[in-house]
Parts: sequence; C-alpha cells; structure tokens
Amino acid sequence: MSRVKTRFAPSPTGYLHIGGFRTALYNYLFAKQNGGSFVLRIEDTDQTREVKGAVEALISTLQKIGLNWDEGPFADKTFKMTEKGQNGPYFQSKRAKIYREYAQKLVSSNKAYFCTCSAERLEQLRKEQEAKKLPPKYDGLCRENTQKPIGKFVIRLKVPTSGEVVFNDSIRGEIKISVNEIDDQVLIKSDGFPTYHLANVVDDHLMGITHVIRGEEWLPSTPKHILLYQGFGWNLPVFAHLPLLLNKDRSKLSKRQGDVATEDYLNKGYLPEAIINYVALLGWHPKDDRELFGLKQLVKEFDLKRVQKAGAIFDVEKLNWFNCEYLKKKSNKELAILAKRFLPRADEATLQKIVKVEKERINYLEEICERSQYFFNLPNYKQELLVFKKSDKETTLKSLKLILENLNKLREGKWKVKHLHKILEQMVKGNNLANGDVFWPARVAVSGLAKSPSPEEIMEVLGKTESLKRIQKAISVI
RNA sequence: GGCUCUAUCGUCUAACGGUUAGGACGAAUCCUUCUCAAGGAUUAAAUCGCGGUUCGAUUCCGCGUAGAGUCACCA
Repeated sequence: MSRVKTRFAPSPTGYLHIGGFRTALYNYLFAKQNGGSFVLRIEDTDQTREVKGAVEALISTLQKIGLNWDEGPFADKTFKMTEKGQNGPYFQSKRAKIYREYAQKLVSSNKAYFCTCSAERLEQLRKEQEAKKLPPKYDGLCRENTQKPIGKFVIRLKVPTSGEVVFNDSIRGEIKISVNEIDDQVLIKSDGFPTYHLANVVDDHLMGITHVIRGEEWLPSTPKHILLYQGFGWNLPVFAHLPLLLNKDRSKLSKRQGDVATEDYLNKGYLPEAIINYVALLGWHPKDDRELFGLKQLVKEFDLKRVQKAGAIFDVEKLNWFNCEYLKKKSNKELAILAKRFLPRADEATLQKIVKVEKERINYLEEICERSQYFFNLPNYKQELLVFKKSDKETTLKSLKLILENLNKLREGKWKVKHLHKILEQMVKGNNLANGDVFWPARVAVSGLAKSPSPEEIMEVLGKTESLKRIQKAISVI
C-alpha cells in the first residue's frame, strides 16, 4: 500500500464553507494519522465564475484555523501567501494543457470523442426529451467523431452502452449504477478548460491521491470518474463520501439560513479549537463519550470507519458550548489579546480586567463589545431600579450612603474584589441589613443594569474614582 | 420525474442480534445566590411504519413512507 495522500479540492467561490471545512478537516485528520500528506488543490477551471480574492480568503481562513497542507511536486512556488514549509496549493487553471493532453489520449483510445453540437441543438434536444418525460441526455450524434474538428468543439466521454458501474464507498459500502444513467459528460469545454470531472480524476491520479474523501453531493458523479479511471487504465483510489451538513430544515447547509462561512465564525470570535472540535463531531464520534478534543488528539482518535451515513444539522448552540469550554481554558492575558479588536478603545490592563469578568458570560468574543459597554458609559437607568424587590427606598438610600462612606476608606491600591466584597459583607452584618439591601443597589449604581456581574467585580474594573462617582450619582437620583 | 443515498430523544450521537436504549447540547425544576453567569442535583425527551429471518431485532432482509442529494460546456 502506497503512502496515504489526501487532498482538499475546493473551488474558490469567495469563502470557506463550513461543510468544506469539515471535508478539509477529515482529509487532514486521515492523512496525518496515517503518516501521510494532505494537499490543497484549487479547482478554478470555470473562468466564468472567477471571484477575485477568493483564493486568498480561502487560504487565509485555512491558516487562521490551523490546517496546514503539505507541499507537493506540482506546487506552484510563485504563490505569494504561502509560508515556510508550504509550497502552496495546486491551481488547476494553470494546468489546462495537461488535461487537454490526457483528453486527447482518451480520444485516441476511443474512450472519448469530439463534439461540435451547438448550444442551440443541445437546448432543442433537452426540450424534446423533457416533453417526452425522458431524462435529459446527450443523444450521441458526434460519438464517432475522433478527428479534431476545425472551430469550436468539446470533448465528451464515450460512456459504454451497456453494463453497470460498481464501486465500493468506504462509508456507504457497495454502490451500483447502470451506465444508462450516465451521460456523455463533457470533459474539455469549448474554451479549452477541463470540467471538474476530468481535471479531478487526472489530478488525483497524477498527484498520487490514495483516498478521495469528499461530500456526498459527489456520489452521483462518481461513476463518471470511475469510467475515466478505467478509460485511462488507472487504479482507483479509495472513495469515502461524507454525509452532508444540513440546515435546520434538513436541506443542504446554505447561506440565507445563518452563517456558513468559516470566517464568519472566526470573525465573531469563535476560537479555532472550538470550531475544529465541534465540526469534527458532526458526522463522526469516538468509541466512548468524550467530546473535548484538540487537533492532535483528533488525529489520533479519528476513524473513517466511524463516520456517520446520515446528514447532520449544524447547530450553533452546541458550537457555543464548545466555544465556552475553550474560552474558559484561556488565560486573561491571552483573551485580552484576542478581544482587542472588539474593544479597540480599551487599554491592555483594562481589557484583561474586563475579560476576567465577562469571559464566563459570553458565547463568543464579539459579544464582549456589546456586553461591556457599561464599563465605559454608565447607562441611563430608572431610579426605581436601585431598590431591591424586597427592600424599600429609605433603606436603599441609607445603604448607598453607607457604601460610599465605607468604600471611600479603602485605599486605591487595595481596590480589589476580595477587599470590596469583605467591606460590603461587613456592612450587611454590621447594620442589620439584607444582602439585597446592599449588593443590589451597589450593583445597579455601578452598572446601571438589572442583570450584570457582581458589584465588586465591576468596581475593580472601574477603579475607585469612577466607582464612587457612580455611587454618588445614584444617591443623588434616588 | 429518473437515479442514488439516508432514517435512534428537538439537535449531535452510543449500543458483538440479548442494556431499565447510554452520553452531550438545549429545555425544565430545585439548590447556591443581590441580579446575571458559572457550579451542583434532578427530570422530561427517541429506535419512521408494516412484514420476514430468529428463542430474541435499534441492529439482518424485503416492502412502504419520509427526507436529502443529483441529473450543465458549475464545481
């Protein structure tokens, strides 16, 4: 058995679809656990669909999330964005000549032919077939055409007229399709570029791909690919068709029903490790009940045999949970760096303090921006909010005055949660008050909110001056 | 419509043909508590239907049903 080699072969549509990311991840995991390599190949043979900046976006997302591809003999070394040790992805658009040569070989061996049918004729044909309720298929008019025509032409695959294609999918088992279901697929388009099917098969063979791990949407066209392998006389790779990632309504995961771009999640401040962990578990599960896995552990534990057959709904709620778990593992310092872009106004020290109180209350880092506004500007609040539900106005006023008086005695250097808490606690005991009489108004005074972290946490972030100012204000409005 | 794939709690999923069908997310309740969050405890929640094979079927087979994917000079 030759060395394992897998590939991720996206077409550059502008962003990395989360389903595409899972495909890439599984390819990566499988290659690495077998000591093999993982290559990236950009399938950009459709000149009409070129999206500028798409390749760079794709690569930058892959790099941000930490999936690195290996170099290969066909790597394009001129590609700028690559880093040390990575010789860049393959670009099919730069290999058009290779595909044409291979298509010609197929024609020479009578496995393909030149077709000069016009778009109009094909359109006409389709309409007739539809009217007769027949499946739309090329009628084979040019089937015997082995001479290269003058002018525009395409090259089509000459699908056998009888028999069936049988292959084994390592996730789904044996799959059988009659050749009658397979159309004489265009291999080389009239612009000289290959279609997906040809380029894919030629590259997978030339690059020595041993395992083709891709989305289930490719299952119906796999027989065409097998016919191509057979036409060339090449050995088949192992095929594994992954179940689809689904919207809530069980249709194929798409835009319009939430974020499907991996970078959207990255931009919102979901951690790469959380995304990797969650996505890995969408369609795969280890033998036991463990759920928290880092990339390295996944490489060790992943098992293609345990990949699910049915599609999986992408549920943000569970992603949130994973993200919270990984957020908790980060130090305040690390989080402060990551949160910087969401709170550009705050300095390093403040950021660390904010992160400390908010990190357990957010699902993803972007939320910290909205959530922590009260640190910078005291929101307007109704004076009634200052009074705890089990308290009254007089007690609250008395309490606030006591808070101001007692906290004022605390030196700036000791303005920490621990000491602040102790003072407030002693105030409660010493004055025969309830916790709600003291902590609630203190909290509302400094946050202006009905729901917030505890008063002492907030005060530590605000500092003595600002905290006392806010308490003073509460006394004046009540 | 043809072809192909798929089917366990709301969601992700576990279960050599033998389990009180397990875990996680989410939900609910309670505890803790100044509120929120976190934490702790508890609860509800599933084998698509019908046949067959078998002592025994979530598991194997058939038929149905439902859902999805795919039928391009897009990938």
